[in-house]
Amino acid sequence: MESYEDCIVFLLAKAYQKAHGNLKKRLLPHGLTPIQYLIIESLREEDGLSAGDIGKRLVLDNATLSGVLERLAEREWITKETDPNDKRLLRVSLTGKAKALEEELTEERDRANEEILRSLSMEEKVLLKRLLRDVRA
Amino acid sequence: MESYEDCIVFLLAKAYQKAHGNLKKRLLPHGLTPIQYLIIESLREEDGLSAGDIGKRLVLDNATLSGVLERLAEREWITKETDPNDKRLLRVSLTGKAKALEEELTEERDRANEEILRSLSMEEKVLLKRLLRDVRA
DNA sequence: GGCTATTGTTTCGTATACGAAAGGATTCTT
DNA sequence: AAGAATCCTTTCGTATACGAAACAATAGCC
Repeated sequence: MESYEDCIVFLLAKAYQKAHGNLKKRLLPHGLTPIQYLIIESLREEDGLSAGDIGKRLVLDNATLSGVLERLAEREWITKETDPNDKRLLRVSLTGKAKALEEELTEERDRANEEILRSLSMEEKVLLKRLLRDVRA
Repeated sequence: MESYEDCIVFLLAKAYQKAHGNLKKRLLPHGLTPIQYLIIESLREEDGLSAGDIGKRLVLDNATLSGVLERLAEREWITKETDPNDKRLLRVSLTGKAKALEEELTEERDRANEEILRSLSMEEKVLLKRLLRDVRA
């Protein structure tokens, strides 16, 4: 490999940077960041997840998650409460505000996906997703 | 799209996370982060670049760059000096310490690339890189 | 029951990221 | 040559990211 420009870490970083920036701009008017949106999505699939559960699903560090959940709760997208049966667990639930915006947020996500991959054919889109899942740590 | 797991932003984030983590671990013993390494690489291609030049090449925000350059200078990987002909410009150059480690760093990068893409065929590797370059903001 | 190991979460320190504002220096314009 | 527009860099505020340490609570073991 001659240059850093062929380095997969660099290519992934820059592709991610573009994609993240696109979604970020779309979510900004709603007052959410991409990560915050992802957490809301995961709770949409299963409400009442614990902080650790969310971290596992989204592959997010617990330390990172702690701060994001705090900000989400501050702005009343979620509620945090201790599980009565196991006081170590933090149960996270969506507020009405979050549920009300579900469809709009999903639309923004889908539009972001389209735009980011607009120069790829249908086959290439599917292929890229598969290849990305095959990337190993 | 049913779930966030198919969202290209999420897939790119997670693939980048894995790749970045791999390179990060490899560079740690040398006392460098992936971004710091990339800056050294770009200076290896052309010493004496200005801060802005580096930012353009690596597509890094100037605000981000400023701090990274500060840390690199602190640890004596680079020197920063004002261009005498245009005092707005910050000329950045590699120190002997950085030049001495060039080969070792390149090896770490190449090994990281191999490991990250080890489950892909030669054709898939080439294809993934092309598709990543086609991602649009 | 009490001690210990384990689990779940937060806190802390450091490093990207990036928009916006601020500051210094140069170039353009008239 | 003075003022305006522009260019380059840093600073500030906020948001990830993550290893490690600190903490709380539970579970297991004797």
